[in-house]
Amino acid sequence: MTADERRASVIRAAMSEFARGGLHGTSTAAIAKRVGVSQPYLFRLFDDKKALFLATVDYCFTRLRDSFDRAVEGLEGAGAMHAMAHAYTDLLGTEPEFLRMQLQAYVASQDPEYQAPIRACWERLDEQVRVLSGAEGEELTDFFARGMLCNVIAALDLPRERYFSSMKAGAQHVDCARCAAEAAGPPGTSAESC
Amino acid sequence: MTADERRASVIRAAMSEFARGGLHGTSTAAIAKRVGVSQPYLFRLFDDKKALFLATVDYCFTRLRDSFDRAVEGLEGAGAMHAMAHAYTDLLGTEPEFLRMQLQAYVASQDPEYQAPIRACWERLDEQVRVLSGAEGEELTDFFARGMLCNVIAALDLPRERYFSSMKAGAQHVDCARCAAEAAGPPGTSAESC
DNA sequence: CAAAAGTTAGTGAGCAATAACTTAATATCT
DNA sequence: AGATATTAAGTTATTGCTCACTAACTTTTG
Repeated sequence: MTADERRASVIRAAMSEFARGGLHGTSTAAIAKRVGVSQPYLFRLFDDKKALFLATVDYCFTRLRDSFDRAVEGLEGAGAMHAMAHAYTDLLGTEPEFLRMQLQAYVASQDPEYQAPIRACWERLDEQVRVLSGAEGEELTDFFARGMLCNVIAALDLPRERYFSSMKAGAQHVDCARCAAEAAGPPGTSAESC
Repeated sequence: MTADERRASVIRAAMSEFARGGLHGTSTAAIAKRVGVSQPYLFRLFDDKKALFLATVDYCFTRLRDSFDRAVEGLEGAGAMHAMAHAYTDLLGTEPEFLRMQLQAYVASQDPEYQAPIRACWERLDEQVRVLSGAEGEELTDFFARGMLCNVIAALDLPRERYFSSMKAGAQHVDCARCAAEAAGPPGTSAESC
């Protein structure tokens, strides 16, 4: 396995661990064990723990932007915003690690040494959402706000229905077959309809 | 100083430290130093670090609920919701520690040993907001969602104006002198008008 | 004088990071 | 082609440090 391939697999393992324990609550030994490699070897692949953590944060946000890209293919304006919102809430069920990792990034950014690169990740995400959706002002605020609530729901393991499944049909997403189906039929049956 | 008074002052100091470094990124020595007491004495006042952290989380959420109580005095319904929203965003400027500490609580709750008590704090907050405002459904979701966005803004040190100051007058808070003044006059001049 | 408040000194465990060594693959030179 | 030099991938052993927590002792206060 080449060093680059190893680095990639280490980052994936690191996200699972960091998403749970955060920067200071995760040992490099735990990451090494998960990826099946000796602990000191991590320091051949990354300068130090900080570099590994930041690479993991970058990966997390990059994957997130990719998922937005895929979600809006062929859409624009309100439809695009809407598709991204669904893409994000879907992560709650499929890959909550991405949401938990984000929270870990935000708290780590309170250390001055981590702030700049992590803020840069946020700025890129913000910029991409603005470009893909064309939204601004309150609409954008609500998009990010709801996203952050998703993150907290994932961290606290709260029942998502309490804040998200109780959407009234048509109230938020007009002309959306999926929203309508979710409001009408039993929940879960139409998860892939959008 | 009595043990109870010490405990209270330790919790305040602990919040400053935990809000920055989180559960695992904060040493008991740092807390002891801030409060001006020897480090081992903390373990006479609290069983262990876990107990101290959870007491701090509890204090944080209790203070938050108190601030909601004060904000809604004499109000009800939409007016109460509105007042609580202002109370919360105001914390961004005055006491961001409370917002940062919350995020630290959420990430700590991913440890099974911490989840139950921290979730209980969230449930109490949720319940109180429902009772004080009478809101439900999307309105409640948006309230909490925007609150969580505030937390992230505090953690990342983002400019709050990007997501909150650009409220169009009357768009969100109808019949609010403060909202109108903020939209019309220079920002900051009307911060205490509500 | 007795109980409560508080201290100093110490312990064992866990951690990030270094150094030195080993194995496997790849290119180089007769 | 086959022996040899070279680079890349990976390991074991170790170190110095930080940290939560304990035990035993001292000081203050009613």
